[in-house]
Amino acid sequence: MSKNTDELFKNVISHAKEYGFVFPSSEIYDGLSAVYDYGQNGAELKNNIKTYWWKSMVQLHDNIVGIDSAIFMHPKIWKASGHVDGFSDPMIDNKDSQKRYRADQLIEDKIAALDAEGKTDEAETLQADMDAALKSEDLQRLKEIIIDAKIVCPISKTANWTDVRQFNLMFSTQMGAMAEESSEIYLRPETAQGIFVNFLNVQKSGRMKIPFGIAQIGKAFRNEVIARQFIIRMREFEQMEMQFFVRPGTEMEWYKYWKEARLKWHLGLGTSADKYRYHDHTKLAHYANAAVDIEYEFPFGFKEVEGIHSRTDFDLSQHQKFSGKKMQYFDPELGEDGKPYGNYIPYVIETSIGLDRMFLLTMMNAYEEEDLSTEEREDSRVVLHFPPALAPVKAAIFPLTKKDGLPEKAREIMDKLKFDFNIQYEEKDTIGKRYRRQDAIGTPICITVDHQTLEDNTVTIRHRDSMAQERVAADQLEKIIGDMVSWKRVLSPL
RNA sequence: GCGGGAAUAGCUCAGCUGGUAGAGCAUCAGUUUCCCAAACUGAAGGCCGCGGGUUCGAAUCCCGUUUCCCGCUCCA
Repeated sequence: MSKNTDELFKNVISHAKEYGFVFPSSEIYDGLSAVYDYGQNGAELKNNIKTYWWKSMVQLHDNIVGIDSAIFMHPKIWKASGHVDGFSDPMIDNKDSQKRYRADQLIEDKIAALDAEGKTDEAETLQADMDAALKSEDLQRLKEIIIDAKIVCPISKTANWTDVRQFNLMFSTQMGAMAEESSEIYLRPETAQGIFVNFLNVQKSGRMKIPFGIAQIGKAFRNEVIARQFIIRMREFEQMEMQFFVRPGTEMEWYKYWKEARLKWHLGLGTSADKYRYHDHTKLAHYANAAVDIEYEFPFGFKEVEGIHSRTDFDLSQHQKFSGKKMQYFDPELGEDGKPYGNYIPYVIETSIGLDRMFLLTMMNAYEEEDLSTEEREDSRVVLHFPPALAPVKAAIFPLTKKDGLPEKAREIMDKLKFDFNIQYEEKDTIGKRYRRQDAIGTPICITVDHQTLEDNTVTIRHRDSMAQERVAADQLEKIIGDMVSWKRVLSPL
């Protein structure tokens, strides 16, 4: 990482805190690792990003609907999805080679080696010891077995091991009134399953016809081993996901469609296209037959912001298997042979975007330290060039001075606008300072009320990006701001 | 998880070989200002991340711990 980009990232983090976008969680208690809170401006920005996504999905597609499913779900769902078994391995690290292994895998290898040497008795004892330890989930015992069996790291050839730790990506908690063995429930590690288990509810109650999509925005939780890089990887994060259900065999054309549509959504915010790239997965997850990431170039390199996955019928099939309920759809449309397609389990194309990463992307992309120095004096400003529709504050209203009835006039104008737009009123400090303060939180325009306003009811609009000013009739403000921040402006090219 | 670095006012940081905690900007009150971070006066703001140790005395030295950053690692 070069010094400049490193610096830039740090400056954005400082700026985010100083101007009320993002705070470390529980800061007065020293913080909580990889958990962050959104402040007064951050909450507005985040909501606006959500709105842009929601409208582009649900409002613009008459075959996509949105739901809001619970964070708590039946524990069996995570068995069906593969999250329980796939992420509860006992892991151990070698301190010398700094490599991590599955503890049971290491012992299995040793057993195989012993067998190969003809020491079948030792192998059997070891196997029995390991099985007992795994069954009782005795991690300390597992380590002892590794030490006693003189198992060494294949790379460093040493037995300098850490303790065995259970890695489980899911947070668990207790729910009171359930049967003994089911009382442990998980905080969802992804929002997708809430959509799959409601597939039939939505399809039937909404009379949805394939192809159709279900969208959802919500929190998900992952107990990451290491969570770092500010809000790039957090333990509690928010996803915006859409599962698109299609007829089997058509999934690749829809995959292609969403791959393009999603990048278009990103570029719709005016971000330069060379900051983005696709990254095709060569190693596919067990459920997918195609997967691509949309990556954005952060100061520390390209990072995944959104994933588009062709999930086949894996999830619905699994839920059919585990729940015993038929997850099929009857397709009455006629195929080439003149017969209806009939019953089948739909295939799924998923688009899944990390809202927090999208938030950081928007901040990084908007942030500029602008040099305004002239020959007479040095000057600079920090400005956030948000697309107006995303800006936390849409306009600020300033009386030029605190006297002569200007504050009253400014308030009067604000009272007309505040129902439709998030407007700030400020009368403290010189006009220049107030402009710069609004630049720092990305307010697209500032409206100044001066003495002339009292005479002819015109005001000055000062634009954030160009710093240029223009004089307009106060009556025009509602329309001017409305046009500027309108969703139509960003959504219609999609 | 391993290794390296850091933590002092809201922000950016200074504080040397231990000796009473500082600056700039920001904040608040006022005076003066009438369109781009103006000036002046005043005020507030700190368990020097936290805990222990060494010392007559610790922001400073030592140990532990928490949090953050970087590299590796991990990442359905």
